Amino acid sequence: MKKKTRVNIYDVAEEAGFSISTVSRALNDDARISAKTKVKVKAAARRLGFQKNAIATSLSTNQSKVIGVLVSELNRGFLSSLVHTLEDTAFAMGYSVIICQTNNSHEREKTYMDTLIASRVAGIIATLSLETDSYEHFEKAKEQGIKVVLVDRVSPKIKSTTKIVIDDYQTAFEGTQHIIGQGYDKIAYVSGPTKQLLYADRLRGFEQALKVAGLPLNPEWIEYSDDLSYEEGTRIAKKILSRKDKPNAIFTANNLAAISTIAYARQIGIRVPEDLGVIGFSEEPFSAFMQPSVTSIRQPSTEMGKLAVQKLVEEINADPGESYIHQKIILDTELIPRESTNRLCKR
Amino acid sequence: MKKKTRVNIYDVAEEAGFSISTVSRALNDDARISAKTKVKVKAAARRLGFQKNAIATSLSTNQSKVIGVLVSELNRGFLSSLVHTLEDTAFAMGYSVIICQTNNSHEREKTYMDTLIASRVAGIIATLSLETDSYEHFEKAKEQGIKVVLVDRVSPKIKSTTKIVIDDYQTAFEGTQHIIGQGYDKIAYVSGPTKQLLYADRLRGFEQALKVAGLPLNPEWIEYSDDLSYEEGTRIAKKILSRKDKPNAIFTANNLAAISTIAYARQIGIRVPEDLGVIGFSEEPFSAFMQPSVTSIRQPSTEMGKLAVQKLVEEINADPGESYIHQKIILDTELIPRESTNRLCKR
DNA sequence: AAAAGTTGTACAAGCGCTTGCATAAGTAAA
DNA sequence: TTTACTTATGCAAGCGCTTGTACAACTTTT
Repeated sequence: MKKKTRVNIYDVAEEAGFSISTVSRALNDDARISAKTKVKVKAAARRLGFQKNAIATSLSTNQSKVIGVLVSELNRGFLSSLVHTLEDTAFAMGYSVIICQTNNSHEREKTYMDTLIASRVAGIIATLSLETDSYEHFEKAKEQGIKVVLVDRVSPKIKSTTKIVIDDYQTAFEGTQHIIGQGYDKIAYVSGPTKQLLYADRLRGFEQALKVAGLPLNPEWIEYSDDLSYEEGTRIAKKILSRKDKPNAIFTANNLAAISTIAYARQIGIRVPEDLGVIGFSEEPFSAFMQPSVTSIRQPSTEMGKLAVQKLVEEINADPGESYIHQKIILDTELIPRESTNRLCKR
Repeated sequence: MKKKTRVNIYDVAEEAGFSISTVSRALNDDARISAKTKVKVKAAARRLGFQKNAIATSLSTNQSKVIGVLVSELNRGFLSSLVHTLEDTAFAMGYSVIICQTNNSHEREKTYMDTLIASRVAGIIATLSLETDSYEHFEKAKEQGIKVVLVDRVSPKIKSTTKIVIDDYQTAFEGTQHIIGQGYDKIAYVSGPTKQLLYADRLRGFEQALKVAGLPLNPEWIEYSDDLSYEEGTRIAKKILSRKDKPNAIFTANNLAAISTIAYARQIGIRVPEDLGVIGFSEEPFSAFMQPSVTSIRQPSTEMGKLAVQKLVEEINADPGESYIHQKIILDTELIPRESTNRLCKR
C-alpha cells in the first residue's frame, strides 16, 4: 500500500520522546505545552528535517492559507501590477496565491471557480472577466464558505461582497477638466464598450465635464472600440482626425489607444501637445517614457491590491458569529500631467 | 468537535446506495465499476452538488495538481509574459499555479521553497533571483520528490534539472553584428552585473563580435550597472556620451536602459538613429511604441513558458523506475530591427 | 455439475495532522 | 495528609479521500 515518503510528526514524536499530539501542539506553540518540551520537540523536528504537511493540516482544520486570484490576463500593465501587490501582501500575511487567468472567458471563470472551491481556498479575489454576465458561480463559492473580494471590474448584481473600485465617473470628469484647463476646447473621446459599467461611467464623466464647462458635445467626436488595442487606437485616430471639423484634444479610455493616437498624429504632421492634446486612462509602464510622455490617469493598483488582501483576510478571520459588514471602497485616482497635454507652460 | 461542512462522498454513497469506495472509483472512472453504477453515482453526486475535496485527494494520493512558480517580480515585461504563458499552459494540462515572487531576495526564495514543499506541490518552475548564490533549497525540494525546471536565469551548480534558456552569448553576438551591419563602428556596451552568468555571456558575445569585425574594443565604452533601471540608463548614457571619444552606437543589456539612453541622447541634441544607434536586450511591451521605436532582442517568453510546463509535467509523470533525462534546452531569440538602429534605409 | 475465471462491490486501513477529553503529575490550599 | 486546583501530556477519533484485498454473484470452461 502507500508508503510514507517524508518525515512526519510520528517520526518527530519518536525522536523527541513525546506523543504526536504533544508534538503537534508544541510545533503550533500551543499554550498548554511547557517551554522545555517545545524546545525539545522543535530540536527533534530540526534534526529530522521535518516539514509540516500543509495538506494534512488543511484537511484536518478544514481551512487553508491560500487565496485564489481570478484575473483576466497577467500581461497588462494594471493587472500585472495589481497581482504583483496582491501576491506581495498575501505573502506578508502568511498566505499563498493561486493565479487563475480567465482570458476574459466566462466559461473559464466558472471552471476555475470550481477548481478553487475544490482546493478549499480560504478566499478569492476577483476581477470580473469582460464576458461575465451571470454570477451564480460567485454565489456558489460563498455558499461553500469561501470569502470573496471584487476588485476594479465589479457588478452590482453580486451582493454581500467587499468591492474595491475607483470612481470612473469622477475620474473621467476630472481628466476632462484637466484638458479643458490646458486650453483645449474641442475634445474627442475614445470609449471602450459601454455595456461594461466602467466604460459607461467614464463616458458619462466626460460628457458631464463638457457640459459643466459649456463646451460643445459633438457626437462625431465620440468613438467606440471593443478592445482599445494599439491598432484600434490608430484606426480611430485616423477617423477622428480626418474630419473637416477636427478636435484639438482626444481623451482615450485606456493608455494604449492614447499612445497610438499620438503616434498617428505625429506621423501626419500634427504636433502633440501644441495642435492636439492627448490624455489616456490607466497608466501603463511606458506612459512616462514616450516622446512626448503621455498624460494619464493612474489607477491605484498598489493600494487596491493591498486593501483587497487585507479586507479578504479580515473577513476570513472574522468571528463567524456576528455578521461581517461588506464595504464598497472607492479609491482616489491620480491624474499625472505630462507633456502630451502640456500646452500652457512649455519647458 | 469538527463538523463536516460540505457534501462528501459518504453523502453521495448514501444517496446512490453504494459504498464510498464504489463511489470514489465511479467518480474516478475506474474500470472495475460498471457503467450503470457510474451513471447512478454521478447522478447522485450532481443532485447533491458534490464537489470533490482536492485536499483530501491530495493527502491520500500524496500528490497534487499544483505547480509552484518562483519568479523575481511580476511587473516586468518578460516575466509577466512568461508567467502568463506558464499559467495558461498549466491550466490546459490540468494544473493550478501558485505564484511566488522572490523580489530578488535569496531569503524569500528559501522561505517560499519551504512553503512549496509544505504544500506538496507536484513541481516547481523557477527563475533564480539575482541574489541567489547557494542552491541547497533546490536540492531540498528535489530530495522531497518535487520536480524542478529552471528558466532563463539558471546556474550550472544546480544539477540534474531541466533548464530552459536562450544563448546569451550568441544573441549578443548577433545583436552586435546587426549594429555593425548598419554602419556603426564605435560601439559602447552597458552591462548588468557580470557575476550573473547571463550578463557575463552577453558581454562576451558583444566583445567577440567586435573582435571578429576587427573593430576596436574601447574599455571606456563598457559600463556596468547593478539594476539597469531607467535612471541608471540615463546616468550611464550621460557618462558615455560626455567622453571626448564618443561612440556612435550603444548596446544595452536590457531594454529599459536603451529607452533612457535614447531619451537622454535626444535631450542633448544627439539624433537617434542618425548620430547614435541604440539596441537593447529583452523586448518590453513599449519597445515598439517609442519614438523612435527601439531595436531589441525578443526572448521567446511564450515558448519558454510552454516548454517549461510541458517538461515539468513530463517529468512528474515519468516512470519513477527509469531515470529521467534532464535536458538543457536553448531557444532561439529574435532580433527585432526597428528605427533606433535604422541608419541605412531611411523611411 | 464442479472447477475456474470474471465481474462488481464492500471493507477497512491509511495519508498526516488537529483537537476534545481523559488522565497524570505537580502545586497550593485546607 | 487529604482535597482541590493547575498544568502538562497522551489517547483516540476524525477530516475526506484512495486503494489493496476479500468476497459475493455471475459466466465460462472442462
